[in-house]
Amino acid sequence: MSVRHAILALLSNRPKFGLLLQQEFESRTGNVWPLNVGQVYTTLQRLERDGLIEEENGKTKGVQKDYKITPAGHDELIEWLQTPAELDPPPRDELVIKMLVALKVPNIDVRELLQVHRRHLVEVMQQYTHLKAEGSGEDLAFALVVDAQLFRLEGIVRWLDSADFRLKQLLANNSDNANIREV
Amino acid sequence: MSVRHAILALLSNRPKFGLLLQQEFESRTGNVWPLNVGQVYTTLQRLERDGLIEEENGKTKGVQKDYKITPAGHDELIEWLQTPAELDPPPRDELVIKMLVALKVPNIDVRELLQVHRRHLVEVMQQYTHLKAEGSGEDLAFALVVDAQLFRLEGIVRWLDSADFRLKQLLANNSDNANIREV
DNA sequence: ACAGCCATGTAACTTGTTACATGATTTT
DNA sequence: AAAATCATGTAACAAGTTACATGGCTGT
Repeated sequence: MSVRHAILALLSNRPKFGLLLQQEFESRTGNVWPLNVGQVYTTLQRLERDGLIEEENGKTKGVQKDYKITPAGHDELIEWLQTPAELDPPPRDELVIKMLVALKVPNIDVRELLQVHRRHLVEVMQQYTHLKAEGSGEDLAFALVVDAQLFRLEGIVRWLDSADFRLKQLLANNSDNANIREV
Repeated sequence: MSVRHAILALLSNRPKFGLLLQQEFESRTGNVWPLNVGQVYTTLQRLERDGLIEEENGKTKGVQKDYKITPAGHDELIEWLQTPAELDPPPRDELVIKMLVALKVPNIDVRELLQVHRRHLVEVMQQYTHLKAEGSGEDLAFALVVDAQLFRLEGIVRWLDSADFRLKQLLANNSDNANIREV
């Protein structure tokens, strides 16, 4: 629910209209995550339906339709800001699932698959590192987003390495009795 | 699209029915990510609609309804396995968005907010570390999932630290002219 | 007047998700 | 036969997403 709450946050300042919210969302997040304008409008409708925002019938310029946050919306926002996302069942990790189920897929060399993903991740990390070095040192948002990507990707690469190690050991043990294949 | 493709992967082996797929999904992923049975059935319907699986009218026991993967489904599966998720717009990072928009929310101390999340993350990491130490050393899936969580959480903590550093510097500079508040 | 942007809106769709209903089989 | 469990199915919704339609405003 990132978009929904992000819009709420952008409205907490002062009333705003749809197109402006889209532009602010994108610039606020370093222009890394595009946001379709249509989604802004659907989200605004849903937020209004839920009583978290409401139209402001003030002196709106032209056809712009300003929305302002309600007290309920503010409560919701504060709670979202402080609530960690790592709750009871942790978020599903697609790559982990991919590797775990791949162990059941016939004719798949999971260790090779691991390396395919590792190579790609390292490549993407290099691109981000270049971006970071190139400058844009002014843009705090961009710097923070790139940092987050790099830390995240680094963690994934480390996991792939440790998973590869675990698989290597496991397959070494199982090679004794060659008929054991499924892990 | 983890669930959808995971089910495809579990079917690549041999035909299976819904309830079994649910159990296999959960055990395959170390019993960390629960999967509602209902979702299995809806997903099976959608997969069949898309021609990726089909019913097998074989000797099914009782009311069980086996599905088998089609050639198209197999192609789709192989592509999913090899396609990295870090594509063009990278996946939105909710925590990053949270922090970036929080900078615009009135009366929010973002550095304190950072610490709130950091404390929680460290706590969760300790729980996982305990789980890891306690045993379950037999269960490869569980070990891999816990590893992934730990690497991921560690990356987030590092990011929070670097973000805190960046904010500290920024606020120190801005404190010279005290009227600049919005970042 | 017309081209082009500003701005809103909406229909249609996907995946994920849950709660609930229903029937079949097995166990006691 | 009643209770428990196995197994399927479905209605309803959330959030995200896109492509497209529409109308207002601005500059030439």
